[in-house]
Amino acid sequence: MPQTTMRQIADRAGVSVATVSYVLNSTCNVPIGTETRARVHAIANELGYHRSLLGRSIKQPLRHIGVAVGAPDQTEQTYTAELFAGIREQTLDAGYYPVLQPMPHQIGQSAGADLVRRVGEVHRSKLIDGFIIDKAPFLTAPLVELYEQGVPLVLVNSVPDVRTSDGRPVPIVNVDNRLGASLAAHHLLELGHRRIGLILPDSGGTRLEPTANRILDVLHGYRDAISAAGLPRDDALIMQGDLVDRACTQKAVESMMRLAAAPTALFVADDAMAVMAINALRRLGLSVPGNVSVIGYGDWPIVSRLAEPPLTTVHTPLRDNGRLAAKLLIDFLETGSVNDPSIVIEPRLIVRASTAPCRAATKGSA
Amino acid sequence: MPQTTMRQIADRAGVSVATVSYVLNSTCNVPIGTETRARVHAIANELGYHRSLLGRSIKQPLRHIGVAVGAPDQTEQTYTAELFAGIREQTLDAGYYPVLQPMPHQIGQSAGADLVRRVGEVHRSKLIDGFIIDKAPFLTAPLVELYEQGVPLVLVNSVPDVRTSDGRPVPIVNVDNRLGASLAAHHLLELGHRRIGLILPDSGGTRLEPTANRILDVLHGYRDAISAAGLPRDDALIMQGDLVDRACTQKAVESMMRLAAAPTALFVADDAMAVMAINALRRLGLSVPGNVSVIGYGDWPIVSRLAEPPLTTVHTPLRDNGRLAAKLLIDFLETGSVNDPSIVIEPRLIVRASTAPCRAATKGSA
DNA sequence: TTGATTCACTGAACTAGTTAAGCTATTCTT
DNA sequence: AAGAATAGCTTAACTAGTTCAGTGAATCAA
Repeated sequence: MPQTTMRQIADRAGVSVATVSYVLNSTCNVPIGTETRARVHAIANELGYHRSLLGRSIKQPLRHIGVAVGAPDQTEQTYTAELFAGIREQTLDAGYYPVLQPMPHQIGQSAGADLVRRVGEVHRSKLIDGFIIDKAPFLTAPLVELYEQGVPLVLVNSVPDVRTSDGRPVPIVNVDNRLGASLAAHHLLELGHRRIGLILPDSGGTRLEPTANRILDVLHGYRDAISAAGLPRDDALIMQGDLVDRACTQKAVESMMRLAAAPTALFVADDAMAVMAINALRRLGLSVPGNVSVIGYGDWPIVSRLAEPPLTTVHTPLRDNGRLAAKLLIDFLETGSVNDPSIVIEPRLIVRASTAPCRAATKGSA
Repeated sequence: MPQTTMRQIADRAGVSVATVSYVLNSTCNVPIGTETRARVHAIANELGYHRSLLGRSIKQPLRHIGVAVGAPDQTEQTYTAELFAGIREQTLDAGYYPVLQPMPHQIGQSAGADLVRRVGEVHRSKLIDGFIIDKAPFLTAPLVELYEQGVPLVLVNSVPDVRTSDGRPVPIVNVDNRLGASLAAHHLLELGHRRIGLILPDSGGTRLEPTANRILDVLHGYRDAISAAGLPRDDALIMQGDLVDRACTQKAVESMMRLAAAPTALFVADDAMAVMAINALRRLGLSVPGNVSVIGYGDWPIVSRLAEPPLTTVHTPLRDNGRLAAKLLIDFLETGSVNDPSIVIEPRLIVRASTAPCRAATKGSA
């Protein structure tokens, strides 16, 4: 394929490359004669000219945005898709192009170092202007270092507050999981439930920092709601399941329902685990929401379609999350700074059919 | 951040840029003195030099591979993740870097045109050397045109056989869904089932060509197995569900079980829909696999964890799919051609707990 | 001692588009 | 008609690393 260059057009038209560049960019402050303009356009069309991004990037930014996301386990996939959809909308509208780099940066520190190296490399090479980095575990320190060195980046769903060594805040967009958990618990309390079990996803040894933070936030949100309702704290009602191993979630549900004061409602802090919990309850001969109400977390689209009954859950607006992160980054790229670099996104309660008023409460009041 | 260049190193070391390049690339055929070599290395370390990809790409290819995938509905996400995991392994091992471009190219023709334009642009600009394009609907023609113009690309899970205008085959890696469907049906036949319902995912109006092909392949594979077993063809046992709308799948299951000769087993050609089908059967008071066996298709990881009972299904080795596509592309990039440009991947039966011997058959034989 | 060979390195072309500065004519002002 | 302004275009520097051809000096063979 004969790659057409401006030089070829210039030669044919009998003008300089600069003139061709001015014509094709319709730069107004340099006047070019109507006739020359037409001739250049005609020849460009004839030769099927397409501008080279690489050439343009000598003087101008490429307007590419790197998006680093991890896809370690299955729950993350629908998470990533939603987040990226938001980023896509915002960037394309602003004339930027999002490039996804699915780095397994959540698996360990060595892979994380790969990501940091790669981010530095493509930025120095001017291949990518700025970065959106999702759930950066163990990486806050090296990423802040990059930020201090002038690499524009926005963190997503990482630690709550990140600052440079001289105290400037690093742009970040987080979902308020504490609020989300509190919404879930509050919904169950409003339905009259008084013993509400909490099943958290595993945050075991190798798991990543931001996920652990999310789990802690959920725990705190749950406790906020419980204590706001004037109920005593009961740690027997808090257990950990596992995102991957169904037997683990099942065991957690079974042992919780075996308690003398068994819960009448379960808050399972991940939709996929919530479905496993519903299955486990069914095996125990308990109906949902007849005997036990179940509320999930995340509103993962695929899961809500597979749940029986349809799952009441907490929607985390990941699309907004992506959109705002992209907006923050583009503002930074265009103006060199951002007004409000720390954005918190509020989850919403989605009531479907897996929660119902507490029977015990109805009986008690009757 | 003061971006260090070879010029700076050269100036400090009192040598030319060429010498620095030779030293840092340890090019063997050009001899450089031990002392100069050491000095250049020392200065490079001191200044914290990192090679610019953009500079290098003047003479050398960037070794970037573009991966175009769509993520329109939820089923696709785990599909994409598996595929990309395979591509990642293969490309990184070979020193190439995969860049994901999640284009919504499966939504319509205009978005598809965007993808084709983008592919041409980044290839002309030498930003990306070659492309892996997944399920290119409506796009075969323009993509083949690009291939003829010298853009290295490999298609994945598209139409069975693609050729250029002069008859050369375009590299392609497809999963043999006809075989996969036949495996599923054969498994049920071996368990003694004689009336096997087939529920296909919707291929409605706006759906894409390759998906429609997949559905047809599944249909043919099912019929292959049925007729090989000497059973009559019964189109009442074939229905369409919907990947998104659970009510639709439920209706299909209900009306099928209402037949005078109701099936004793269902082959539901998508795991997510298979879970919906199990829920629908349970609502009808039928147990799985006690009354009705259910086999899925795809072996989507998230779904197999949520199914109750664990789903017997057909595993489509998407990781291999990605790996082989990447291998094909890299071979093409390095040698300029490939030996066997058309690869077919064979699915495997995964037996879990949602299928069991046919009771009717046992009764009949007793 | 001459000629060839090798060592160690340099110069310059290459890629491809952007843009500030400069240079002719021509037109306009007074 | 001199001087200024302006339209219309060109020149050249910019980016940054790769690589071929070439050059000067030292080494070695005859």
